[in-house]
Amino acid sequence: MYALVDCNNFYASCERIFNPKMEGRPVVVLSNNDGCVIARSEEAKLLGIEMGAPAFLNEEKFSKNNVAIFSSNYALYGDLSDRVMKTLAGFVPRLEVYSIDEAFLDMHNMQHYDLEDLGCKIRTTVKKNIGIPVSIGIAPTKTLAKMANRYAKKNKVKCGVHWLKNKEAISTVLQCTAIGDVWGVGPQYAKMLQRNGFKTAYDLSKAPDDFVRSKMTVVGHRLLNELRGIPSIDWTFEPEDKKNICCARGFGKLHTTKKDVAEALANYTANVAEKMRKQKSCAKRLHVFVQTNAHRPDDPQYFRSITLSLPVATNNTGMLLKHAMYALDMIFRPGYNYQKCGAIVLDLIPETQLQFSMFDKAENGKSKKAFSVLDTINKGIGKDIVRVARQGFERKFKLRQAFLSPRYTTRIDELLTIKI
DNA sequence: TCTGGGGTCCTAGGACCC
DNA sequence: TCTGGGGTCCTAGGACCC
Repeated sequence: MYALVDCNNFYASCERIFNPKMEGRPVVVLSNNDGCVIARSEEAKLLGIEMGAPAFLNEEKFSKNNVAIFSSNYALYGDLSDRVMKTLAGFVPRLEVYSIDEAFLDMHNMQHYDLEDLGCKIRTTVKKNIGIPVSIGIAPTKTLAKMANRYAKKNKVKCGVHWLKNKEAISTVLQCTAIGDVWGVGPQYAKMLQRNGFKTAYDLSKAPDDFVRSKMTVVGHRLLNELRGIPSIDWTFEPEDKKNICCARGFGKLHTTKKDVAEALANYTANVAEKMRKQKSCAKRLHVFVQTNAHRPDDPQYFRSITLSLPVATNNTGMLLKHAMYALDMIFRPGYNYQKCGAIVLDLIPETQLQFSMFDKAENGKSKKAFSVLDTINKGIGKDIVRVARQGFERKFKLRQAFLSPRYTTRIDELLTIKI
């Protein structure tokens, strides 16, 4: 048995913990640059505020309904997520942290428990210890656990826990899950399946194997087995090293000059370099892109990207900056309003597997040490005070974050103060 | 008219997830 | 004025090799 524990409206719930006045009030959390709605409390959902809705198109709805608005505060959400995961880990021998707000719990060999009771206990403990409400789905496969979880949320079942205990329970949930709401069925597959007469997860579970295999590849076939109760998706108990690392962001305002785009790109590149050093990897390739704002139809549009193969796999900021700037030289064209750029490092390999060609100097030990010191300092201060020159100091590309809450749990100077 | 048969590696693109 | 960011996996097709 697998249990999927999922935090309800996670980012909105995080903001609410430190603002008890928000209880009962609609809460939304916005994406970077305060662009889109990426989390909504139940009250906000009832107002018809859609996931991904542009904030500026909803201003009236926000003000009319006294909606509490927050910029995303990942330092806060990350820390609260860790606390939730630690609490969950106390209940089961093993768990897989699937995303910032979800974990699969290994419920095999737990026959001596009534799993529904156990679920309720988990839920109350997380609520009491951290203040985050969770829903729990329990089933013989990960996909069915996801589905049970969704069912628990949608139908507000007792204690937010739903256990697919037997064939009948599985069949019921399969029948009332629309095809597009199945984990692993996205918009494209949903359309294709509907065209072929499949309406519910139940229909899909009865589909011929070769049909699914040919239309949805081996991934779809795994899904089919999962729906039939045969576990086909492996556990990933230890988070694996990333194979790619990306840093790409829209600018707070449009840029026209290469200098401004270069400054942003330099910072994003430094960011991926630091993340690579953290997992002790080096990149074999670097991908850089620039683009204009596709939502401005009157602006001339431009998108271009380039992938460079690095002469030696590296995680050295200076080396990567050199190549990133070269890449920008190749793809930048003047005369456009640039809205976004990004740096992605690809084909990451462990530092220990570095291969040097006959003519390369080994990665200079001094520079390696310097960057490790830089990483430590920046981590301690909490922002990248120490930079290499190319990153600039103007930071014209910085994000808009008009509604940012304090980092209550990770910064001593942003602790909650209580007046008594 | 007929134009080998395997294999590997790489890349781009498409699907999905949160 | 303002429309997120960060990932994974799979497949088809081309280049290349023997």
